[in-house]
Amino acid sequence: MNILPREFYQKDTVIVAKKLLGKKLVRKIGNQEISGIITETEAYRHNDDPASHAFRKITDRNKVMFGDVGISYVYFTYGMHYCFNVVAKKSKVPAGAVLIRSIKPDKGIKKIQGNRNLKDLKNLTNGPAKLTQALRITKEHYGMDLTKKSEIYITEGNKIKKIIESPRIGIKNGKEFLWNFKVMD
DNA sequence: TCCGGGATTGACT
DNA sequence: GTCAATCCCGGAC
Repeated sequence: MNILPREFYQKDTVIVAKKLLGKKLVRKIGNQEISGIITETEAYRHNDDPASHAFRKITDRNKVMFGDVGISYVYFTYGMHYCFNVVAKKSKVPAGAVLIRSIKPDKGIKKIQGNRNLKDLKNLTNGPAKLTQALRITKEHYGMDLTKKSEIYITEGNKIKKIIESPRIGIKNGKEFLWNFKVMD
């Protein structure tokens, strides 16, 4: 499968969030590959989006959101969880990223079950902090180039039938934007 | 400096 | 349905 090129991410964050559905997230640990098909995403933009980490200004945490597209943005939250994003925005916009909320296990399911200490396929990777645990993604993967074949990258994948648009999960402000995207089962 | 709360999860009632 | 876990960030002071 071909890795998605830099240009893929150089579009409006909302467009990229939709286009990432069905693509394949690959994690290489040593010489073993584990992967999942992206099934849910959310778009977080710049100063037009009060729910975005990049709403106010550039900081130490959010600085990659203001940099090159196709780069990973991993942040730590609730004292115990990591969430995984990809920087995406059109060239005129200063910041933006797509949160990967859910994947369907693809390759290395046994390894994923081990990482999660759980067997149940349904609950293995169906949440933003579940999939980072499943793929062993941590703050060490902050700022990685996802367009290169290294520890983490994203490739082409399946065609999507239909996209369901909803308000984003777990936010206070910006609920009016339908920027949560899911594939229909 | 300090302190409130978070793009969540899983265990328990 | 309710709630604790747990630590880092960022805005306020």
